[in-house]
Amino acid sequence: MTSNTAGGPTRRERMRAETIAEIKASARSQLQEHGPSGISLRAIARDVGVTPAALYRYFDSLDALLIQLCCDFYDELIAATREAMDAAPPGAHLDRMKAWVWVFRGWAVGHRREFELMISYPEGNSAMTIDGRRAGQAAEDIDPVTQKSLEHSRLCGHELAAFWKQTEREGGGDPGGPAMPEVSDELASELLDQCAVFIVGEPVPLPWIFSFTSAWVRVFGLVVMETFGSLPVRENVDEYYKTQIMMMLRDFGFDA
Amino acid sequence: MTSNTAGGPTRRERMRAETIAEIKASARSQLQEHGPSGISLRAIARDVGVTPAALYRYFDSLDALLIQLCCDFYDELIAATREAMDAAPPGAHLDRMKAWVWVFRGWAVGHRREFELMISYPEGNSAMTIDGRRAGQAAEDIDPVTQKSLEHSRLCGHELAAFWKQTEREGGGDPGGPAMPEVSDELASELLDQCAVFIVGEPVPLPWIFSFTSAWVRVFGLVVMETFGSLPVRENVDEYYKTQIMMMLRDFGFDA
DNA sequence: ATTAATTAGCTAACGGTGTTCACTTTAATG
DNA sequence: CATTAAAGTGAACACCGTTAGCTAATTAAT
Repeated sequence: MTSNTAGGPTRRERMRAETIAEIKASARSQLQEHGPSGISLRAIARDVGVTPAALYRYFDSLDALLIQLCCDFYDELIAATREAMDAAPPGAHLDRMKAWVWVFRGWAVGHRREFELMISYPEGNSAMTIDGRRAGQAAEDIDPVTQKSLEHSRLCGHELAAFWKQTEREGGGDPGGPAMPEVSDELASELLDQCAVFIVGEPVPLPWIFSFTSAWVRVFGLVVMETFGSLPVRENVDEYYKTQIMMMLRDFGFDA
Repeated sequence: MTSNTAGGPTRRERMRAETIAEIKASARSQLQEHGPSGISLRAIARDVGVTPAALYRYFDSLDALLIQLCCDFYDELIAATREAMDAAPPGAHLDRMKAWVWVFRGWAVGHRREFELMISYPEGNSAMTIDGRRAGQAAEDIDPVTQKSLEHSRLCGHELAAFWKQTEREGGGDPGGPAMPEVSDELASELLDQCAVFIVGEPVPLPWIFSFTSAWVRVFGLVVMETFGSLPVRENVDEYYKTQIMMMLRDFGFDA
């Protein structure tokens, strides 16, 4: 009964995809209910209506499943962010970057446990990894979660590069660019090197990169503190964020 | 054989304290080697040379042990921070706050796994807690880890209050105080309320509080990113920090 | 259409975990 | 010295992730 004469997905493939989706859904619901450490393979098996051992036909291990989940979450986050950015016109770089921050924050807060898992994954193994890839391993197979994380950062980083390109094309001199303290040559070159991963496209001048990293640190701090409940404000979080974003823009040299 | 005629610690009490120390030491070494989730009660029992069940005479559960560990770590961190602050003269508030940031960062980086456990504890249960205390519970028994965390924050918060007091006493008008964007009354009052937990002592004006929270968010972001390996710099971290601190001081209205 | 190969699923087991309960040994107290 | 409270034991319970070997079903090839 080969229903695959047209090259379409075979029946088993469809069932397989469906089962994988069921497994992930069960895992996610456990994540939301009991947190990252409350995800149990056996509970998933019970949920899906299958033997624990059967799950190993779909994922090499519980860890592999969690990693896969993280990647899915990042895809979700990236899609949401990208959509929000594209709602603004292509040339409105400031608006687009603001949209990125805003949706990032919103997604993280709206999916706390997912976010918890996502940032706890590179973390969990961070002690034995160097910038995401285990020491002495090829750059190809750095862990996929870090890859997704970078992809997410690149959304904003690319916007920065485009922003700089626009600024450079339009204005002579320094049209309100960010002011930056003096730094050593070593720090300067290291920043340029490290950020080449996030900020792709045109080469961006150091002050821009520096201000970008500062803003990135602040956004990260905000989002992590909020999701973990240690932000110094709870009722008027939106306004607090907006004010913080305003201050970052001011650091960047803009008044809007 | 009552060696307790003088009211000193009985022999059993000494043994007990010693055993508790052994248990904690074993747990900590496991934490450092295998991370927070790699701490096993049975392994501790093996290590201490005792039956797993025996450990329940010392801690109600594994969770209780971990909480106790976190508290110890906070005490360690607090002691280190306090010592560094007191190395500067009592009136040098800026230096003392810088010392706080610096030691906080140094301790976290030097004790990554401990720090991981510490911040993952309020986190782990954050979804079901509101500002550290479970909904509908007295303020007395908020979880001890959060209490310690607040105690740590208060070190710096208290310094801010003292700083403001000094500034107010000395100068007329606004002697280089922080500039702050306009905020609504609701946000203003909420900030003042929430920060009353950190910032004890004299009532501090809103712009100071606002700048303080901004700096706190940035420091938190920096430390978390560094311990988790996502800081945009790895070789020249010290200089990067110093530059960031300089920028925060500038935000505060100081040039030093 | 029949056979061969691949895949999904099962059962059973291994070694590990946190936790509890009843029991014994040990140390401190009156 | 007898009594009481604490420390420690051993066995069990209910979980967990993971592996190996087997059976049934689907796909692919002849």
